Amino acid sequence: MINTEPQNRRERRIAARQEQILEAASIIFSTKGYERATTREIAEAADVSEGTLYNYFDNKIDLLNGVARGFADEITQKIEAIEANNLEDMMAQLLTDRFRSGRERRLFMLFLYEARLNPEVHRYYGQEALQRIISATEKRFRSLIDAGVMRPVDPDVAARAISATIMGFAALYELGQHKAQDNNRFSAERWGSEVTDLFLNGLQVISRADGEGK
Amino acid sequence: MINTEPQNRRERRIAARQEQILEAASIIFSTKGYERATTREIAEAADVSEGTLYNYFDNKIDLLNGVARGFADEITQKIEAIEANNLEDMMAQLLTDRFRSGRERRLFMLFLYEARLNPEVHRYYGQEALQRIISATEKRFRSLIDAGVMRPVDPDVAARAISATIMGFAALYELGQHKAQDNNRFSAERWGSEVTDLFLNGLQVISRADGEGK
Amino acid sequence: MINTEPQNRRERRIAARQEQILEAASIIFSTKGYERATTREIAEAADVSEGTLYNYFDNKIDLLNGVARGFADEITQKIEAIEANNLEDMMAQLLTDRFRSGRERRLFMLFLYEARLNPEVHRYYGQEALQRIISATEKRFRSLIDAGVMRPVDPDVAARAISATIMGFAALYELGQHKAQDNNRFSAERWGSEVTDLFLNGLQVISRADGEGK
Amino acid sequence: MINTEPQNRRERRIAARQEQILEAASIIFSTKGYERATTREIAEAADVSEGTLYNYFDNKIDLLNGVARGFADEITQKIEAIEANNLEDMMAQLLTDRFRSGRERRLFMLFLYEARLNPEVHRYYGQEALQRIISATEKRFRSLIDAGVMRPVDPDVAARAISATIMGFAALYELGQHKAQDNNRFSAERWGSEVTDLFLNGLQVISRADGEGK
DNA sequence: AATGAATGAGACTTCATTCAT
DNA sequence: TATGAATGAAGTCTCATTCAT
Repeated sequence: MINTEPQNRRERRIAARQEQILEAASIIFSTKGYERATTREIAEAADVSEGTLYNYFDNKIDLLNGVARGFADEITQKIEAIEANNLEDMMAQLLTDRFRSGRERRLFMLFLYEARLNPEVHRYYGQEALQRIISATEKRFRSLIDAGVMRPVDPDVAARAISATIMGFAALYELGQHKAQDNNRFSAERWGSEVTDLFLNGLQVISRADGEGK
Repeated sequence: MINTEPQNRRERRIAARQEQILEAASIIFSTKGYERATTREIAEAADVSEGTLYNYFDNKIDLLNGVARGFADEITQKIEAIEANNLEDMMAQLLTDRFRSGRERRLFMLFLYEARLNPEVHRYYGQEALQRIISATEKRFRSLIDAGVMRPVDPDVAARAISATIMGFAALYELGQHKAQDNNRFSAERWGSEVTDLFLNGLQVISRADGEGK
Repeated sequence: MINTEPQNRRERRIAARQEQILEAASIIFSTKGYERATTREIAEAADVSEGTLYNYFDNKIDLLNGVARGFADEITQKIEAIEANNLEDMMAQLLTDRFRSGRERRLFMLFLYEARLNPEVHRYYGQEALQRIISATEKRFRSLIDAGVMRPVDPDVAARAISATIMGFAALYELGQHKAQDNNRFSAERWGSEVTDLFLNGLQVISRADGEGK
Repeated sequence: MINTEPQNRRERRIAARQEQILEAASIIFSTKGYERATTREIAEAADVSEGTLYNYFDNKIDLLNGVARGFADEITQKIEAIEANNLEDMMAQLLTDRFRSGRERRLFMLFLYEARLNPEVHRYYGQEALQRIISATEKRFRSLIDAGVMRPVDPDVAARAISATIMGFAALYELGQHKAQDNNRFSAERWGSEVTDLFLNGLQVISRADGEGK
């Protein structure tokens, strides 16, 4: 019998149970938000009793922190895994990927919103997780600037701008979902390419080099 | 004796009272979010009894809708009032204004977040208030495109991109506020001009090598 | 100018206003019951302000007492006005009249129910008004017994039995109203005659005189 | 080991708890009526917290429906259990039983009154519980008619008349209770036999002159 | 005398958390 | 370790009554 990471069977079972609860919490929180989600429905979704929840997590906010941790890990990993050496491909992947999963969109919003209201989420998500996401983006930008394919803007500002836009769109996108009539206006691909174009080429007419600036 | 708008003293007092309640609600909601705000503290902030709240608004969500209405009015008015006929100035004002007021930033987040979770807010804010804000922006863009100073991008997409970015930044900004040490990194002016540059000139280096850098 | 009862114009106006409020209260109370009726809707139905209600009545229960007083007056008067010297006619009138007006049926129920819960209503309605109604009925019975057309039962018991039956039927009738399909089963006339028959002739077969009793 | 009904200890405890809550609710509702009863006092009477109430019943009205169900069960069972093959005995038992328990009398009134005002109670009590009680009575009457000891009146009308009378008396009786001086006038037994006589023999003197008077 | 805005006690209900089994 | 019944604090909302205008 091979024990890879979690030493014995018991610890593996515990880890699995925790994962199962976090998965359920992630679904419920992303759907209903933190305040409106109840521990009862999280327990039901995880197929455990409410009491069991409290064997694995101290309280409701600890559950949210657990979800935040997993979410941040997943996003950073995805961003770091993007393989693209021209700017256009990278942007397209960065944006389109973010728009694709409904749960991801909603979790983005959730944490952004909750981080301001909840000190624990703020400490964990606002200062740590988000930092890692922005840093991962920044690193990609820096290498593209070094490669000469991206304008030498402040890569930190650019990374934040991209992140902010993604998060803002996540919200707009969710709202648009409700309108059935013009679904195509809101496809992840369409938004991805349109916004990529904006970010790559800016709003100004190309012939601006002749000095209409400020 | 001519009574122009609020006919008599009583009606004036009632209008003032409604305003006073909305102002209090706006502060509390923007600070604590919808669910965490209690009618008790809104009443206290408005210096009236809880019962009085319900003489002016049907229920808690109606209070939020009242705030949303005022918010949308104010923003659209501000956007329409921007006087600028070059793109850069307009963008700078549009963005900087939005980053300036903490309450405005937080309300942007609040409505965006709540609109997905609460059907009533969605109906009112997501489909009416937000629409007006985006339309006002779109109209500005369209005239700039007609004037030939802005690339002929889809003005609806651009307006949404700007709005999304503003909302995303509103969130990032609020999180940054907590870090006292590098306050200057997050001044409305700095963000305004950096993001303006990004939006105007894009990230790409190509075909713009003739020196438009800042 | 003739001043009959309420001496001057002012007193007449006051009496009229009181009547108008009582009429409204009677409608609302009979429809919704005491607890579920609100002073606001009574005021609206009377077309006066809530404040005015309290200029004419001390409080909500005083309104109910006022309605009870008028109701008892009206019923006793009606019972005393019945002209019939055979038992069958009298019973038919007594019962059918009581079943005819929806408001009267509901007020019967209302006072019966409230009298137990509310000391004031109990004192006024349960001990005084109801007493008058029963006495009026009793007096009619006594004269019929004296005339030899009615069995010499205890007229008090008989009067109470009739009153009880009327009140019970009032309730059953109201419930039946909701069923549209067999409306005719519940017409005042049908009930009146069926119950008259029961009360006049009893349930036992006529040939019981030959001793199947206990 | 055979577990017949309430399988294990836990389930037995839960059933007992539900019963304990219903018993408390029955007392409070019958004493104060539905609107005046508060969930707080029901909880106190049941010796549980208010929260626990809501683990067993959805809301206040569900609590009343629970009481109604038990009430209807009990009454129908009692009526069906009456052993009497002559009309007089049966009537005497039917009436006297109904007059005996104060709580039963008050619940009769309560449901009759509430059924008109509350759609949920109407649906449950007015159309189901009451129906069962009347049907049980009707069935008894029908068999007595078949046996030839009861006049062939419409058994449905007779059952309703009896039920109505019982309910009406329940109300009168309760009012009378307050008068301490002539308690004996209102004993269940006295009313039972007097009203039995009325119902059996009717009020009319005719064609019965052959001496059945009591 | 009439008005109706203001009040605040109190009602019902929810839900995170605990703890005996 | 898992369960879920019990808890009770806290939230939203209603409504009889008062009182300045």
